[in-house]
Amino acid sequence: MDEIRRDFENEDVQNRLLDAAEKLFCEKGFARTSVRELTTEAGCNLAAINYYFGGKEKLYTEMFRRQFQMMIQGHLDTIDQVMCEGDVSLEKLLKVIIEPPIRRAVANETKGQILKLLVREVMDQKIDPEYVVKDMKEKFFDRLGSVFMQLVPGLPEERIALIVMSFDGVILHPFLFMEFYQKTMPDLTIDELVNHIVRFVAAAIRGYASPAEKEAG
Amino acid sequence: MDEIRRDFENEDVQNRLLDAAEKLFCEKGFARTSVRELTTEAGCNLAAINYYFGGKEKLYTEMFRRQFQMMIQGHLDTIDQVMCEGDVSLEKLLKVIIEPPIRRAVANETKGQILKLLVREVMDQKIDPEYVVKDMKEKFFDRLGSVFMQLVPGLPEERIALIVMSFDGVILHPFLFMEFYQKTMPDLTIDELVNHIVRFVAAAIRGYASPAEKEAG
DNA sequence: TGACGTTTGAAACAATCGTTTTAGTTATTA
DNA sequence: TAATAACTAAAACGATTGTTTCAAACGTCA
Repeated sequence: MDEIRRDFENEDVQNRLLDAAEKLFCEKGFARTSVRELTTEAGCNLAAINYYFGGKEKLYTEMFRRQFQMMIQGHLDTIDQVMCEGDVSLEKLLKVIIEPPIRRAVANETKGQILKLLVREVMDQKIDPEYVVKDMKEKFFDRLGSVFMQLVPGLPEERIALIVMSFDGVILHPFLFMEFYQKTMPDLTIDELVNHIVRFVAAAIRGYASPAEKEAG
Repeated sequence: MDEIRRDFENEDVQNRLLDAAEKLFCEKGFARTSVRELTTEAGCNLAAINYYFGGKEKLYTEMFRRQFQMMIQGHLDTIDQVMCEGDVSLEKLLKVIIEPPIRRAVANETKGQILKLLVREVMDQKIDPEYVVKDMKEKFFDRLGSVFMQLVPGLPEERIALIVMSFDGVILHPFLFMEFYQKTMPDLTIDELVNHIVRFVAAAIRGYASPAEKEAG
């Protein structure tokens, strides 16, 4: 009676609800999205969310968990793929990491909004932060840091974590402020944006490896 | 009867409501903060918000407008002050811009949460985006860009706006993910964080000015 | 077919939301 | 002091929220 169904036989309704959750929660956030909107978007009955997931919050958690894992796994695959190739460089790695999601974001696909979802989650903390922190750090950031060190000899190991953080900040920015970019730089192309980020981050990391003396002082 | 009071004689209740709004909206966002929480925090009656501001959203708008202008003006003052001194450098400018707000954020003061409020606003867009975009760009970002060009000769002018954006991304990151920083790097000091950001951004900007040929490729 | 477990539909639930109303209190001014 | 405006207090309002209920419909296997 009070057991949540988990048969995965007729996943149609469940998947449609997960899709609707991804779309609406990304766009408007958790609080401003009602279960009536979700079920309407999914084309199912109002009670379906409670029937299949046990509540609005459980649906959110399930959706977030999936998207989050998918994002991390996608990045790990990208890194592995690039590192296996012969002509690997820092610039090339940065480019393949940031370009696909940026293109998706500009195309306004749902997948491009996942980073917004992540930021919302960090702010609102509906899910156990330990879970998000642990996976994000141990799986992705640590891997990225070791690759940076591999590609750019001379990086101070004790600062690697901070470097990865700042890199994350740079790539996160256009996702959060996409409208701002488009309004203040209407002629900006995706290539220009991608090239800028690559150049900016690469310069920062390489500058870190070969510390320059202060000028103009 | 239906006119909103704007006497500014007894500003006690109004200011207490604005303070409560700043605190609670920053912490929990607009939707998850109720007028009952706000009036309790402010120590006034439930109807006071509608009486003085005309509604919950008007209170939010008024609070945001004030905080936003205060933040921009503070940054402009900081820039002007630094640029007037004799031994001005890019590193010094970066340091004085980012250090005070970071210290406030670590101390968990309300003022340190304003950037979170800004990000929330960009996501939810309760206020006319034109207003935020216009002031942010014309008053602050343009000034910052011109100062960067002044301090670092050789910066490509057509990329200045993007450089400022990426700089914003780097400094925004620790504010959004402060808990993440503290959990994954518990021994990190504020000085180390500030020095890292200065070094990272300075390297990025200087590297932009003197384009390096790609290595390892 | 008949019975049973699963899924759906529509209505109703209690709780909370922002806002309004109304009466009462305080302050101000003539 | 009387009258008017400014403010506060408490209750109630209508709307919306997430959730629950329960009967009808569906699918499956005897």
